[in-house]
Amino acid sequence: MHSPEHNHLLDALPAADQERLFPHLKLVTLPLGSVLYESGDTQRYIYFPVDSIVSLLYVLKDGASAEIAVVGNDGAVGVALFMGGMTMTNRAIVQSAGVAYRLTSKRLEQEFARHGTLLHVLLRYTQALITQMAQTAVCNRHHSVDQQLCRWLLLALDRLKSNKLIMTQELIANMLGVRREGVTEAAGRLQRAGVIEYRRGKITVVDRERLQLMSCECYEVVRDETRRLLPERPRE
Amino acid sequence: MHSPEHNHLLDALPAADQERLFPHLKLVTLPLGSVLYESGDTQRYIYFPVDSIVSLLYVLKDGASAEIAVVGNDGAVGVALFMGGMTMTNRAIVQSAGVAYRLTSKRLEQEFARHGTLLHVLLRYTQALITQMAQTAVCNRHHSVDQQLCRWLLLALDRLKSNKLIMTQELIANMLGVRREGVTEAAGRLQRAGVIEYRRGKITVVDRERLQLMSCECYEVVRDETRRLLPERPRE
DNA sequence: CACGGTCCGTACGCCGCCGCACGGAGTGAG
DNA sequence: CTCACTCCGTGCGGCGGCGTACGGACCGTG
Repeated sequence: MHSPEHNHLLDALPAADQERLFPHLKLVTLPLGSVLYESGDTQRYIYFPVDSIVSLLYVLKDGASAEIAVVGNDGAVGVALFMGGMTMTNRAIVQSAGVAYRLTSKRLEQEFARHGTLLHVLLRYTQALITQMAQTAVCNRHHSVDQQLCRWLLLALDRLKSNKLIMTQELIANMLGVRREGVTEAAGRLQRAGVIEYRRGKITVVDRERLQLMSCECYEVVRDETRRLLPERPRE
Repeated sequence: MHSPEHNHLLDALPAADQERLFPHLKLVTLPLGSVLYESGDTQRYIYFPVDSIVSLLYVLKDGASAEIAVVGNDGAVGVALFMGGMTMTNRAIVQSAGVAYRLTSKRLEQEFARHGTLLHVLLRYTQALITQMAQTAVCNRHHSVDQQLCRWLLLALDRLKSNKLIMTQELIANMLGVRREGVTEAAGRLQRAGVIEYRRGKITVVDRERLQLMSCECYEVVRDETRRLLPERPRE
């Protein structure tokens, strides 16, 4: 059914590392909306999503929020564990339900101390994460809600098997850090343009190519840089 | 005159590491506006600023830009070298002239392979950098130009000895990713409020406390998190 | 001292997004 | 089937920041 190799980072490890590490991975289900860690929490696990998607969400004191990165089977949640900080100033919340493999911080530490491939893979992934955050920052500054909605849909789509996602406009608004009505209008335009269809929390992308054309450059930059840093192993 | 220990990261190393490393550091002067690396460039050095300040600037295809992080004697420029990516998607530009110590990528690699304190210090600093980028992203989304100008001035001030900075409103606008006129108006308000004084590219902060009050929470969050991750060694 | 260039002040129209409010449509539970 | 609730559509006033334009003030240089 599920296998650790469905996560790209775990898949990138040499066989010897996999044999040593995989027995310690625990498969957990991540229900929609569950919080993997809160700002300032000491994190206990690192998560390697398989078919789930996790948002790194920053919540301001007044309750306003903005997504700073999104993690799927291309990455891992909990980089603070090996960076040395143990906590982060953001929240990790499940955006799309699914499963993930998790590793205890202790076991991760041991594996890290070996200075093997896992370290290098995780560091490269962290750089990809940095790229995504930087791009989010500049995108928040310069691009319209319409463009950002396209970008966001593409990011989600790449991390799912299907072209359907379960997500209300209200939640998307929280992620993008804009009003719900703004998302309604942007999504309405996309629907009228025949790019997506949606209905009460279910969005279907029907014309991915045009979605990409209507998006800002930010999506492609992040995607290309992630591929550069972590090329997918060709599946035999 | 200058010493590597004026950079907090280098200062945090144990004596043995310093003795091994410091002979390989080269003191270089960084003139205002010089570019340490460009987006996509293979970086040759890692820089440890002493009294200079370097901006990590993202430049969009259409020329619009936004600062994603600022580095002074609290950090290092060129984290991609040890993250494994070798290049980044942004530009590193000198925002305040001064000097820095630099290390060749090769020497850094050798030092990194020892898995000593430098590795841990740089990883912790990278996490602080991530925090700063995340905060920048959410700040770009939710806070006014006035607040962001305050935050930006405080970030610069913390990395300088004096309360004066050489910086035109035009350049600040590039950093914040807003119009020059927007900065003019925000700075005018600050001047009328008696918080700063400025005149043709020279800004003097006269009431730092009030500047902090008028800033958004983003400044303090980043400052506190950086202190948590990299506490300054008490100078004997 | 005059001149050219940089830097800053101000003004105007415009647009995108915000905040608020309300209503309708779809959905699930009883 | 009905009711309560969630989710989405729409409208309106307001504002903050954008683009543009112009002019004045302050230098540094010759």
